[in-house]
Amino acid sequence: MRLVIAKCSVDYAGRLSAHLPLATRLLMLKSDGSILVHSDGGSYKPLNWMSPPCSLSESEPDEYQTDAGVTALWTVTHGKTDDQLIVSIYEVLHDSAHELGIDPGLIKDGVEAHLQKLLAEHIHLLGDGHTLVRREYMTAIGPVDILARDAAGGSVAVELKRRGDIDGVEQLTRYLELMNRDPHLAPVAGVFAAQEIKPQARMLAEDRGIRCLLLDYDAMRGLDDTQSRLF
Amino acid sequence: MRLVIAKCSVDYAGRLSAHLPLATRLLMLKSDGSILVHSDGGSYKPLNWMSPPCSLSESEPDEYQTDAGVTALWTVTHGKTDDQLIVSIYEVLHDSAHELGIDPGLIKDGVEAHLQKLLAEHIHLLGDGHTLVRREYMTAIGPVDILARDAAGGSVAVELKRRGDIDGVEQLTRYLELMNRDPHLAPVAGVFAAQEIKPQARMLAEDRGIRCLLLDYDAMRGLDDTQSRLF
DNA sequence: AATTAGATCTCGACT
DNA sequence: AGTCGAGGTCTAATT
Repeated sequence: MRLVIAKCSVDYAGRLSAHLPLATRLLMLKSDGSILVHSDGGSYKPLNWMSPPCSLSESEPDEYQTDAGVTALWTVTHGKTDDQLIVSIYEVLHDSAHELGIDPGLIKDGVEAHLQKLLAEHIHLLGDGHTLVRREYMTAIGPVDILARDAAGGSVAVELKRRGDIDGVEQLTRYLELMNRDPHLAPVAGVFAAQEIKPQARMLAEDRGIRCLLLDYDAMRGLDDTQSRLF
Repeated sequence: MRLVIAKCSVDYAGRLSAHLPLATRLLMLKSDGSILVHSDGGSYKPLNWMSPPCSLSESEPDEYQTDAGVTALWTVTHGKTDDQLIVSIYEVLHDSAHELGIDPGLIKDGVEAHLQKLLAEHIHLLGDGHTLVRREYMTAIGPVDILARDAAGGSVAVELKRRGDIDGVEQLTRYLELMNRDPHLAPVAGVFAAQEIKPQARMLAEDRGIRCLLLDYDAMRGLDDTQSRLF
């Protein structure tokens, strides 16, 4: 990655035409040939950019441009579309190159896994008097997300989804059919819990006597201690 | 703006939890307190970031972190939400600060203006034998985008929009009513031209005898010479 | 100020 | 490979 701080103007011609007047900016040149033009503010979106695949070529300014103070021209052309980004360099204030290597990439904690952990820790969200039996309760056809007992001692099987869709209801239905054949567990009530439940899924669930539970992820995170999840 | 190349790991806790394993990355610290974490690839979106308003504070790593090789901790907290971004610095490979000043900002050429220019230059898109009378043809109630003549010599008034909506049709209707009272122009045919025409607008236009013309912006740009618009 | 719709969207998941 | 949906979206225009 090459970092250049320069007084420059930028012209882009692609799906739209855009122009950046002369100012001091950061030019970030990534090793795949792409370029980002950043100012010292705004959010993460650059003022202008060219996405890979693309290639950069440097050329001499013509006489008119030289007279205007341009010392170099960078032309970045996109590989597939014929989009062009032209950076007119007036003065380079900083120029450094760095070897970064490929990035291992972002690890997003699965929201479903997190929801399961939070709901298990705050099992009362299922209703007063509920107690946790265990997470990932194993059955012959796969693990049930959460198995609990209600105040009366009856079994409760919970299927957790970030977005509650038809197939989540079908999945829970299969578990319930199986578990209700087990005399140690039966009768087993079903709870379909999700951050968002599609109307069709809610219809199907309620038609089958499965309770729907909307989870407020933000509120549940609030129950948790923020710091504890950082390290 | 401060640019730091460092071996670091990053933890974010906000609407989601995310973690970046130890690697060498660019940390861009903007003067408004915001921070972007970039790798040497991908497109313009950073691996991780914190948007303004936010503030950065540096702290000492604890004993366990020191043993793991952490030399500094940067904690960036958002002003309104309680989102947190924690950068664990292991080794700083580059560190430089630069004064950029405020940016004059991007100038986007209006698409409608561009469409008007392109359609005027390629007036045959209205139909064979059409000739341009003029752009921004002035009437008592405002300028008509394009006035042309068809092969038979009849007047054609064109209303241009990026997205064709009901009110665009209403606008053109008012022009047509007025212009058709002018014996030098009448009869005046109407053309409603847009990149995208809403079904309701199309219905209304056709009901009033106004022809709808879908414009392919990309194709029209292709008719133009790309280079000519850059300088 | 709040809402809405578009984006040179980007990014991942699924078909 | 294309398509679809969501985003820590961001951004500008409109109500």
